[in-house]
Amino acid sequence: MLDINLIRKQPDFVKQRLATRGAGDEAHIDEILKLDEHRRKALGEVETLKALRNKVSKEIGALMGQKKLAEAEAKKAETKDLGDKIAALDKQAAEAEVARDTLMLRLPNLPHETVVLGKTAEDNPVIRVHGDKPNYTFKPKSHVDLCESLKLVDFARATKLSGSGFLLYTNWGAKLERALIAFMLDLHTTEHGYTEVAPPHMVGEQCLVGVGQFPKFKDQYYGVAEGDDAKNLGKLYLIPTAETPVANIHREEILKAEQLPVRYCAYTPCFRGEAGAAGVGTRGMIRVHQFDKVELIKLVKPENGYDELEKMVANAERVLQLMGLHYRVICLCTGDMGFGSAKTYDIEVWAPGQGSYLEVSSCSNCEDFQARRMNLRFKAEDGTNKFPHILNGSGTALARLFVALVETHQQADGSVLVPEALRPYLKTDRITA
RNA sequence: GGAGAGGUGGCCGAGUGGCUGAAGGCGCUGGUUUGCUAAACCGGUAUACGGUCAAAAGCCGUAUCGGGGGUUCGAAUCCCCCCCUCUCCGCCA
Repeated sequence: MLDINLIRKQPDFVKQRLATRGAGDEAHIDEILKLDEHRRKALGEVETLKALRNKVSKEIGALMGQKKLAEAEAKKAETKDLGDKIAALDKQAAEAEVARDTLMLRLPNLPHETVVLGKTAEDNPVIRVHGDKPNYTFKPKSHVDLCESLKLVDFARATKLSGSGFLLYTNWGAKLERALIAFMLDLHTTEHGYTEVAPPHMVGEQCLVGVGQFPKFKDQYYGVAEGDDAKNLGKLYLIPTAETPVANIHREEILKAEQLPVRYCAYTPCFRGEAGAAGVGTRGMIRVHQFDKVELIKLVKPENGYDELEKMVANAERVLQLMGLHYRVICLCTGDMGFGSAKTYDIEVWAPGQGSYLEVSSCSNCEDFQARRMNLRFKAEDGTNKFPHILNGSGTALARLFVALVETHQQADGSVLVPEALRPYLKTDRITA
């Protein structure tokens, strides 16, 4: 969440930055300030009363020690009604604080000053393009056709198992999925300096609040019931991305300055409700309820946040380069950015069968927005506790990478050529029916 | 899931209603001593919030002994609920 001190000191600046997102969140600032004012007023009063009570209580204790019981009783009478006043003011302060924080938790992060002002995806500038759209001597097929002819994915039976939006990888399809995961994890751990972790696939609500998915977007995630006990529904949630557990690993900790930067990478499946997904069609792989992803997470000192973001994007790009894919990097404009992000690069890979670019990675610097929510700090060289910048990026998302790969490397005879870098993992240079 | 034990500061560990923000030890840190190291001795060593201040320091106040609620003038200490850890049993990949 945002720093309440910043809101107090520079409300107009905060309003102006929030307004660039175009969601009207700046309208809540005045109410937050009002609630904050209430809270501080009540706090000041109640703390004065508590100080008085503490003082008198000590005096009573001293009198009791000296066996001056009558005097002690007199003092007790003096403070009898203090308790009620304190309780009432405590309640006021607590209610104001809860109301203030409820609003604060729903405020998105402020866009970084280098982010282009804009409203929709139309306004996102292309930062760079890698390679060219490949040419074919034949009409390139869609991944749906390739997956059926090569028996990589059994769409119909996946639907039988779990409904639309789920995939059943079969034979070479399953092997390709696994090979891509292993290839990416190895690349990031051996060449890019990340430490591999394998987190839980279900997390408690606090993790989702920590990264900013809750409370605002609560309806988009799958809750889990334990056994047939409906009371437990929502106690745990299926992770929408590995970011959720991994960014929270050091929640409520104070790291040593020399521990930073922390770099983690993790493979997990990702579960998303994706309202309206059915419209995409039952057999595609582009928008599904469960997909695999290798995620990159960094905790870094604030002064390094944006250098580290550039490096993270380059790390994700390396995957696509080694897979021989054409892609472009765009920078999301203020109106198109995610809730917690201050700056986001998306990487879009070209899918010839679709004739369009597919988003396979989104790399963001959330600055201290998430760290505040999870109370994750580090002890800086000057001895004070500071919030680190938290970055997350896909390195990369699987189902769409799979699509781009088979569509790009398909051959006239219907087979798919395996990129050099993937052959040691897949143990073949060509996928055939 | 059942039975028992336990959760106190960076760590260990005292503490069953008042002078305990919390003994003692360890660690860390400043200093003295010292040929170097070690040891010894002296001092310092939590966080958040609110106030004061131009700001920082400082100072004042409040809160914090797993979390929440209660009793009381006053709670680490008494009562209730919850969470977590450990040991044993059961179940299980």
